[in-house]
Amino acid sequence: MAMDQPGPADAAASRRDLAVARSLDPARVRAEKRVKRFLDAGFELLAGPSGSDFTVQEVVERSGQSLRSFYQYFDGKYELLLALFEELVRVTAEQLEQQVAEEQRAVDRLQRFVVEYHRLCRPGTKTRSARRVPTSALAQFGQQLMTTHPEEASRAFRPLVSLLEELVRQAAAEGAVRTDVPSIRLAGVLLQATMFNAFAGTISGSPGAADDGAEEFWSLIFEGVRAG
Amino acid sequence: MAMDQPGPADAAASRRDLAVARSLDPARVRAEKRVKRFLDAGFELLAGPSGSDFTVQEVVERSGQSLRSFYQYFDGKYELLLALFEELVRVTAEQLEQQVAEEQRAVDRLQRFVVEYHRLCRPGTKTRSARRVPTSALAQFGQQLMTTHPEEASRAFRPLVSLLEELVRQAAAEGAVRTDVPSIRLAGVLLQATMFNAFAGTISGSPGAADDGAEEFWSLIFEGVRAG
DNA sequence: GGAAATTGAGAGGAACGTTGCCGCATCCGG
DNA sequence: CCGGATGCGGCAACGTTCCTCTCAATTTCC
Repeated sequence: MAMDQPGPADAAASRRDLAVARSLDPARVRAEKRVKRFLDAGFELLAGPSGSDFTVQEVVERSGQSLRSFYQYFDGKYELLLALFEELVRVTAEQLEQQVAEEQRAVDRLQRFVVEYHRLCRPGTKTRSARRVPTSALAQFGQQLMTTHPEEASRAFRPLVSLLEELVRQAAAEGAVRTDVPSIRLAGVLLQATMFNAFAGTISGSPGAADDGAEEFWSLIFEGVRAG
Repeated sequence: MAMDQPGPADAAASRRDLAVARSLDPARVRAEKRVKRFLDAGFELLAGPSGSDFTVQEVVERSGQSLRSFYQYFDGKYELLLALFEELVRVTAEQLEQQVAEEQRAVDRLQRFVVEYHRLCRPGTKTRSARRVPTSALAQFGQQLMTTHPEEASRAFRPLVSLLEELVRQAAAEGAVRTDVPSIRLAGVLLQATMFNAFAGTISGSPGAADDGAEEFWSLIFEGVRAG
């Protein structure tokens, strides 16, 4: 499950790899297996009603392992949440990269990214692997992460940011996107606005459960608020 | 503690609506004073490095009162945070309403709202009353609130939403803002995007501490991402 | 087969939110 | 002026949660 990509600039050692790397080669398989069981249990609990407020005891019980093992592989609950966050960002970026590749024009790829990621960030969506994605629960942890440890947050978001920035760059080269703002800034604003847009309905108090409003959101982002 | 509002529209019964009960019981004055001391202590602690992770003990000590009194006026730490959140939204809405009134055209009022609220939501800003506003700390609680208690969150945000929705309506009547999206939805998206835009820099990993990027953000929101 | 590492089970400590108890002060009707 | 009621500070205690530690059993490796 943990695959290393020997890509050029992406040599960021993820938390999961670090946890696994605590054991050496022969025992590495067992260690990976145990770490995976903790991560799976964490994802299941994140999908629950309590969000990220689960107990380490729950993780331990659900993983069928012991507290002793947990603290051997993770420095604490924070490290587990960080590993879950990185893992989720990583698989989300992979999924989006595949979906985006279906589009021909750069603008369409950009729109596809925003729409699909918007849907992922709405609570109650499932991935293609039928595993429920607790994006909204992890968004809360992500926000906490951004305020308390900005550098780690930036590092965790890198896969998504890199992908989106490349899409923005291509769309700009196609002449479809404004170029008076650096593409990295554009990517940051887009990602943030998309990720937290699920809260817009809650803020305004309107349910709007009929459609998810992904296309409407894209229209607002792409064409702006100004009257046509 | 919970009073119903017989008023027409603006009578949102806030958690701290003990105010203006001036000529009533003298005991009420004392109670108000004590509540205010707890709230002030809470605001000071929110401005600290720990954010909303402060201890009720700290609140009690800083307010110079007792634990016994705290639990007489608040059902728990959650209720205190909720009261702080509502209070902050209330005074922010009042402040923005005054600033917005300085502009003549409806579009300028809308821009002024977005730019000023954007600045408020950046960490490290101060209000005109020289009291530090822990908006970023409370944004985290606000997000948690939106996921766990959407109705209470919606109610707490009402002052800001009502003001912004009115500004959008006026700008739409002026023909400056698109009308194919209900103004309440537009207000929700605008408020959310503005409030969390401070995280865009953290996500993209770019410091960007030179300017706060409020005008750039407004440009992106107003004119969109599409190439001119 | 035996040494060494790893794991499971549980005890327990520290921090925090919350409640209960006691004693004192202040208020209030008679 | 007074006696109960309420408010309030100080303090200890309880439950929960995160985390550390010990000890024995098991597995792995040579």
